[in-house]
Amino acid sequence: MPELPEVETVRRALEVGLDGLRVTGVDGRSVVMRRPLDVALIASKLHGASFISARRRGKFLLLDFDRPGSLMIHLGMSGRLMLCGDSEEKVNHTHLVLALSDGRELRFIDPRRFGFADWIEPGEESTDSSLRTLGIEPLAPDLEIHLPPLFHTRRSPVKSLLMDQHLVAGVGNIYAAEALWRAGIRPTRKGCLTSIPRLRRLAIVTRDVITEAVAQGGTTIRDYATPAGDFGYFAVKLQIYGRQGQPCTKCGEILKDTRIAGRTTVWCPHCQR
DNA sequence: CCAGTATCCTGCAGGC
DNA sequence: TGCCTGCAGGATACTG
Repeated sequence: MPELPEVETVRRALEVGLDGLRVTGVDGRSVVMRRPLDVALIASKLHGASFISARRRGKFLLLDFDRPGSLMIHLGMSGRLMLCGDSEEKVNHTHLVLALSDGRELRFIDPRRFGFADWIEPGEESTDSSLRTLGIEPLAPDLEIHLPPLFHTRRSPVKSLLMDQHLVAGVGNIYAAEALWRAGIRPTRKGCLTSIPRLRRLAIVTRDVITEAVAQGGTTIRDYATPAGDFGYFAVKLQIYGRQGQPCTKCGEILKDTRIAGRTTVWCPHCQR
């Protein structure tokens, strides 16, 4: 569920919430997730470690401590991080708990287990199969230089390309739909049949949408919340996602939906060509 | 290499 | 009320 703006909001919350804290204990049950969760390994690496910073690459979080290596976290579809008192009752599917020196806990919760928490050695950041192959950040100032040639040589629908983490790292189903609507491009249009100027336009509005969403703290549809429990307020600005059957806010035409690469895709038949 | 589909998993809404 | 189906902010293994 979380796309770049949600992950970035979580990252910022962790930078503040974990500032000056030390890990006093690690608890959880090793369970099969996207990657196997090895609680014992994480415990051996993090016990007594002081938090330094939180980084983000695409939808991946990297937490750094005062020792070599990083805790790498992906939230998948239903993953959440929660910063709360240690007496607060644990919700179902709490997989990993870091006890902190101020008496609070950082908890990793993920009912569907499409996410993961994994320990990355310093050298592995450039070799890890997920991190190594990530594409360009959508917030990059030169996105409109790199995206058009990348998309123009592919036969897939533009929406699939926009959501391909190996091309652009961080755009998911919500923001892909919003960006394509703003760019006036039909999501099913093949990359190779989209002109370079239109792809340049797509790059610019993609960065705009992501920037605005970050400023609003992301989008809460169902259960997304920051570690402190705050919601994202970009949902009120969504023009396309989840609005199939309702009128387009630009032209009044009824928005349609279809499936692209197994994902529900909403678009305006009049505005998007 | 490229493009498209199946699959992992739980929860919840809607239809009957 | 219960049972069934399909769908949900994602990534990747596999197929042709």
